[in-house]
Amino acid sequence: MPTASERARMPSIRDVARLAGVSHQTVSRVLNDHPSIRPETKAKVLDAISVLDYRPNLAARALVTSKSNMLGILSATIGEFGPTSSIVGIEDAAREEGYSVSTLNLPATTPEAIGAAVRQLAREQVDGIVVLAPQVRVFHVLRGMAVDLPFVTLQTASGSDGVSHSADQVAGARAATEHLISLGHSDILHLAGPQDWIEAESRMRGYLDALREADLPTFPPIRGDWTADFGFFAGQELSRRRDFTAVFAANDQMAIGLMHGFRVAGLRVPHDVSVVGFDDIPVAAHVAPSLTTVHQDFPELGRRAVRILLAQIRGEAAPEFGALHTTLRMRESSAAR
Amino acid sequence: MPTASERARMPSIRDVARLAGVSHQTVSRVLNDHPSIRPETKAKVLDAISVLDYRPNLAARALVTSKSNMLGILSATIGEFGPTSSIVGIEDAAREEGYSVSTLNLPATTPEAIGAAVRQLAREQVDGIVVLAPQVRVFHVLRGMAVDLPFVTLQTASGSDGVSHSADQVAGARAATEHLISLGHSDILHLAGPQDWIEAESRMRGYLDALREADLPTFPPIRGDWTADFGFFAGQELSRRRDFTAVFAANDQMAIGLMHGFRVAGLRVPHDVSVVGFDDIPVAAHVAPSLTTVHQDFPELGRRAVRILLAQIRGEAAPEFGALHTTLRMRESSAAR
DNA sequence: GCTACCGATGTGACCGTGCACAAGCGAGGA
DNA sequence: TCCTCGCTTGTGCACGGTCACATCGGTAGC
Repeated sequence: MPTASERARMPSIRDVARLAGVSHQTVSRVLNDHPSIRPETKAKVLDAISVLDYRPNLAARALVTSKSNMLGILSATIGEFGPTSSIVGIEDAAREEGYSVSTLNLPATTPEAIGAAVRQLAREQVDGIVVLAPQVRVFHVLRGMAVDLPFVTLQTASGSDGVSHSADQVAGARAATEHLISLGHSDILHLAGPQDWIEAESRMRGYLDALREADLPTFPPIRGDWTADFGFFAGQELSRRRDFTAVFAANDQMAIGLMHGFRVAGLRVPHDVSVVGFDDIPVAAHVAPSLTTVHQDFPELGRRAVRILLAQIRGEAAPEFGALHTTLRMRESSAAR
Repeated sequence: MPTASERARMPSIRDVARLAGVSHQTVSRVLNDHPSIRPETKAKVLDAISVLDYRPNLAARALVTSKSNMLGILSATIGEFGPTSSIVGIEDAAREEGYSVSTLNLPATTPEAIGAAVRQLAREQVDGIVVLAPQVRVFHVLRGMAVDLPFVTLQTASGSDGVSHSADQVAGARAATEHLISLGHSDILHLAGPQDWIEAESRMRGYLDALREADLPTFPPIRGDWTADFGFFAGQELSRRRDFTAVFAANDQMAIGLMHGFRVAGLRVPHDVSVVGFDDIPVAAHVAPSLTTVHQDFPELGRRAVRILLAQIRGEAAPEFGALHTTLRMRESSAAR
């Protein structure tokens, strides 16, 4: 049984050249699709490559070109359904373009941790970073970093100036709120996400926009932490006050916890209170009552982010995408009052 | 505004050496914690490193050592709660040991796709692979590959011969089934995972073991696909036959869908049927009725897999872990009949 | 027929690091 | 005092690619 140490050296570009009877540079040209190569020369080289089962050494290539063909994913939200789904899209799009993907998940979102994470990715020579840690403060840190690496956040994927929020999130939240209004609700609470999250802000803005437009009273939002557990406690607390008939939660987990809290407190959904969530996680359709929510295409979000990032890396103009539309999925948890 | 091209060359080991007044090799020794370096020399070098803000070029290091200090994650299950949570553990453990992580998710689990994915990771020079695509057939492909790269699957993390199933899964499934038996159920169905998934097989075995031991009848398992949607259809179908009083589902998503199916068909959980799931996803505690399930520590699973893989890479003996225990979380969905 | 140019290929240097080997130096034993 | 040994440091090369430049043969333009 051969151990790793006695394993033969991998064939190099020069081994291929020797077998094909050409220079190593010619092999390199074949590998990089250089235009001026005679077809028969190219065929000889390709033959030798397959005979030797040659595969280019990416480290050597990265060393000389100082491009790694690798993207970094900086994530603070792994485990959540949405971002995780986006990662799939990011990877697919990246691999399609010949990039590999190195993920790094943030233990905390302190400036120090973010800085350390970016430096780590820079060490790994990534060509760009997709940021899935969409706290507002991440921007400040990234902008202020000494290492200037192209980066993109998922929230900018729908265009605009690169720092602003995604219009889709606002539109989706607005649609959710308008749905509640159209059902006759006029006292609608918002269970928001954490303070400095871009998505949380966008969804809250959509909520506020819809209410203001309909001349309805707005309530100070309850700040949650995205978790079902928080929603549960919020539901129990809220059931004490009865000045509302509907709640728009900033994500499905909180919405599901919220319904649980209401249930424990004796409030029935949707009879006493309507609830709408956001994200359309796979179980949203199956909980009791099934959850009205806003569906969005997370993988596509990731794919777009990669395209924008690659354009930035290559110095091309950023691709223009139409707004990624969200769709309202009406289910049992929302009803006319 | 400086563009990427005019950005100054990064400082190299020789720049540091020049500033510190030593040879480049001495700097290299400092970086690699070589034992015989005079403290004052080391201090000089470290000074120069921080002055220049020097960071080692990992590509160059990978080239010369033919070690990338990078692990690959081969995943077919991203988006599922469990594996995704394990990825967090994998990354943490890997970074802790100075390894970075390159993830690759499988579009399909055909032998060709698996082979291509492994070759891709091999190209990227990863030192080892953590496999999160726990189909049985993946083993055959990996074993038969020409590139022999150390690999580990999450299912082997609890020890044994490297191909066998994780004992925890069996024990967890057994505990879930015994829980139902202790509640007085004697006709217990199993909603299993897909055919060639190791976890599906383990959980089914635990179920069968418990029933056989209690001398209770076993039913042919229903083969699902892990999704809540499948659980929903299964629930509707199953409600036609009334020869059972409890169902053990191989994961929480299917269990939640199943309860939905039962609800639609007029069966009440747990009054008419008890349901137990597996995984303890975050919403399991909050659905109605809250779901009795088996909790397991996914991140720890990932961490252990990394330790085993690194031992293999370094040629050390595999660390011995006690079985990772699973705990039954009893909630509302299971009750005495 | 001579020159300029272009397409196809080869030559040598270089990217930043680690390894093998050598060399200098001081201490300790014969 | 001399030799050996161990600690500390330096020198040169190798890793596997790409890039800049040189070379060579053929062809078009005058």
